[in-house]
Amino acid sequence: MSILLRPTIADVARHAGVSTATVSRVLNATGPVEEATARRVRASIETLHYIPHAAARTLASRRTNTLGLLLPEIGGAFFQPMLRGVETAASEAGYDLLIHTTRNPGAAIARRPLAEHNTDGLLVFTDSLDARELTRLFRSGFPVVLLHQTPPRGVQIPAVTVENQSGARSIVNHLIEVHHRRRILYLQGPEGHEDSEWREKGYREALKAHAILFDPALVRRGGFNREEARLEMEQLLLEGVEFDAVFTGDDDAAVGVIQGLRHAGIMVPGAVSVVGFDDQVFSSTLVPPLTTVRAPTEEVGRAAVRQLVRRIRGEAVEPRLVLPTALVLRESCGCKPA
Amino acid sequence: MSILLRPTIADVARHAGVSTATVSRVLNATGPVEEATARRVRASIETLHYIPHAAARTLASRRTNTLGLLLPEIGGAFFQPMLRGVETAASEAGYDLLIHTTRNPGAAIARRPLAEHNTDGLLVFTDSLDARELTRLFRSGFPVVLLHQTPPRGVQIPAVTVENQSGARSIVNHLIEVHHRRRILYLQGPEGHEDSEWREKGYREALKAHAILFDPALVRRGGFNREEARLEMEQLLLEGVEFDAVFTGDDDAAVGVIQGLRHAGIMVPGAVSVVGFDDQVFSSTLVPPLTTVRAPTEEVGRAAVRQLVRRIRGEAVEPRLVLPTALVLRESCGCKPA
DNA sequence: TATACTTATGTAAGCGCTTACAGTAAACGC
DNA sequence: GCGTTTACTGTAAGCGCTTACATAAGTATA
Repeated sequence: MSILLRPTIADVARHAGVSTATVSRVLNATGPVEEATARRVRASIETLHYIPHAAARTLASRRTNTLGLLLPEIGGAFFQPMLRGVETAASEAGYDLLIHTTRNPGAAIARRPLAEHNTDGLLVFTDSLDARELTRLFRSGFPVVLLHQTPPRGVQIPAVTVENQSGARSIVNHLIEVHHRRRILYLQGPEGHEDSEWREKGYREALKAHAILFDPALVRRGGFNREEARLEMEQLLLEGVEFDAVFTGDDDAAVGVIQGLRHAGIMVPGAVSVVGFDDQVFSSTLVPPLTTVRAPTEEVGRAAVRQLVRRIRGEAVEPRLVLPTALVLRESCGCKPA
Repeated sequence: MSILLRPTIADVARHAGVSTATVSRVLNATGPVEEATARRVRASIETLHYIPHAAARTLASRRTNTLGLLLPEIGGAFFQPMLRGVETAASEAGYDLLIHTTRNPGAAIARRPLAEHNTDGLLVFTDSLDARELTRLFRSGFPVVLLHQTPPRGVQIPAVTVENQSGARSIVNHLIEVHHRRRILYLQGPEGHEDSEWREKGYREALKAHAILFDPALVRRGGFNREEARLEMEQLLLEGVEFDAVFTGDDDAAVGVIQGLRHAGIMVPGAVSVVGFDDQVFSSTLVPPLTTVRAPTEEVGRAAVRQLVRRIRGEAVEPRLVLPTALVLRESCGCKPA
């Protein structure tokens, strides 16, 4: 055990010949202190190597200075840029970052306290918390911001997401208009994944706009996941479903699709165009380079933190922030290299 | 502001008709409580929706139940599996996880308190903290575990890393013995990156074992980074340096190297073998599939947490844990698909 | 000069827990 | 039957801060 007897604010006060209140004031700039006094206090802090005790501060001030990030899991190419955005923004705003996955069996319930007491606010990523829990949090007035998720009915929790629908629409439009594809497969994300649903809407809109009949046989589940997508492709090929393009739902799935197709000897994009969504870091280096929709994932993380911080401060926040996406044309759709 | 008047332990005690001490005892199983009493207390907790206040607990018990993770940055394919390992293990051990990057200018100094007071122990990843700071931490007796880094001289901080040297040696051996490569380039990681130095040692050993003279012109900096590696390849090609294989130091750099080579019309692995290190998630899907050394990154994260927790508990820990790596043969070295 | 601020500082009451310590009653040993 | 444990519970003293409130001295206002 490391029972380190660290100096307390009282030690600093004594050393500087002032009261603890004054030390606290120079520490937090929370009241007037004569410059000479402040200097003396700062010097004492320095020489004693004093570091304020976070918990004591929290207890007394009722602020934790910590933000919680709730995720279903740590995985997916998605995760990294988002976390980077969150971490940067949190740090800039002077908050610590507590991370928690909710799929952690066992720990999940026991560690509920992440909310409410350990943090000043919560960032909740897609599907980390069920509607009941979200409702409870909302009712309690605890600051929460949702990422890539719409709150349940009647629950006014601010959300940050990206333009899924229009992004999907424009990439499918591209497939139809430029590459004359007509039988376009859509690979859905995991069951109930909200991004996937919006993307599917965009997909349908694009078809409709070009008078292509929606064929339910062309919508399958790819799980936003390399492996699952590859298996699904093999299954499709086995079933003899005909298609001339695949909108894979996300870039991870695109990797699996391209693998599956290549394995079956089908040329991409010669015979089948393949396009994704997100523009993840590896997408430009795939063979062929992947045409996709760029999603500002890191910015989502930043924006969510900004919203949460404003929410914590009691300032007004956008009920819903939808960040723009952009079509990124590369070669997997059939476009030629520049 | 959300001034939520949450129930305190006193409320629970009153409601259950016991003292706060008894409530605390059933909460922490820290003393004998009659089963009937305990049941009553648990019922009160339930009906009042009582959640213990973490900071108050910390202040009183002098334990934060939180582990800190210090990183230079959130990036690199490396990061994700490691974080997953850390998060899982921390959660399993009943600890929260506080994340901090140290390259965050400005915030860095102000938020020093991450150590010592906010956490029970610190996980420090390569180059997040300088030797002075590490020494200070060590002297103070604060529990720290290093990841992929050797502590400064005289500082006995336990470390967890992987078999860099033998992994590198075996993959270079493979290049020499199986594919008869003789002029093998080594791309170093970032300046002062310890993993890179060990890998270089392994590289040299393999050369020596096969009586190949070490040529300093064949060691260049690739930065463990896609872009930097690609640029370096272009530079090398421009300089006309001759080589028949590249050991890229890590898989990320391999991507850049393959790109650079392909761009110059050089066949991989026909003309030049390319091999990496780490076996990151994308490595098997590169074209050609990358031969590399598998590093148990997630396990490093787990192991580090386990060490740290034991350190916190005052139990004995391994001064240095070196996890095994394994050669993964795919096609980029010249091997044929199975 | 009296009045009212303003500025700088101190005093002390908590914040919500944990945990020695003490107390009581029942069980035990001989 | 009496001293000892043992099992359970309560009392209360902090843990290290923040922050109303009080105080004192200087400054401006009338």
